[in-house]
Amino acid sequence: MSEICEIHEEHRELIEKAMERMPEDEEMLMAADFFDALGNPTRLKILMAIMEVELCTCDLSAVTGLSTSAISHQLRILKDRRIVAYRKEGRNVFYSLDDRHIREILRKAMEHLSE
Amino acid sequence: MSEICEIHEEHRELIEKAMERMPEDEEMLMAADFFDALGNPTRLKILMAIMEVELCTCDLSAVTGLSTSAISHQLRILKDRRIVAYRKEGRNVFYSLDDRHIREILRKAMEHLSE
DNA sequence: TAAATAATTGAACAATTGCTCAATTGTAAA
DNA sequence: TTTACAATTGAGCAATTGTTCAATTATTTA
Repeated sequence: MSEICEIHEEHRELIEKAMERMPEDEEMLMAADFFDALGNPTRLKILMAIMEVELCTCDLSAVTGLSTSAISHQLRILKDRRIVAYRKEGRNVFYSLDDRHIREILRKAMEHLSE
Repeated sequence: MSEICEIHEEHRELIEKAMERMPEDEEMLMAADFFDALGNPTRLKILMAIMEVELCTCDLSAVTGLSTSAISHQLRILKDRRIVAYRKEGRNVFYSLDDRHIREILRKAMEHLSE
């Protein structure tokens, strides 16, 4: 916590600059929350499935092999964070990626991992 | 689970194409694991702190306000996933981002959130 | 209108997470 | 050597998570 190593003093300037560059705490929490939403196999599968085409809850249940209830719970997390957009049509609800940033981040991550 | 909605039949082709496009399960798990590692306030703070400069465990403790033990536990998670690289110097261990992809993904996410 | 279907919701519960604390390891200085 | 310091580790624990199950809501069809 408030431990201070000996080189800390000589690092003080480095540390202060690092702290200045750091985003505000609130922005940081939002970013962590965003990554956390992507950091679950079920939610990531949902996102990859709707990379190119919108799908309904039931379709996503079929793709992932989980109950519509489980999918719906996870979709809510993605909806709340504006990672997916939805569109109602009769009794179905179709989900798609909310914006191009999401697609780019997903692509970059897959690219990163396949090296 | 094996519920099948009525439109499922007419969606079968759409679903099959989505499933073909989907990465293998193992790759998916790795990606979720990667995002999960970024999806924690402490770990994200560590990463943002070493965006431009390498810092030691103790420096990171000072930057985040957490104990060196807590930081070390989180660093292990980041090390295991090759998100950070480390370099020993005397009794200090200096951490830095492991490769440019990480920096790009972090930047893109912050860019995405500040809209 | 009643019945059927898609989706959502809340409770419950096991599994996982992130921290603290105490002990340990490794390196450097006295 | 012995002492001090930086870092790591493992146990333990409260808090959080991801699923299932049952009940509910909303919409369409008979």
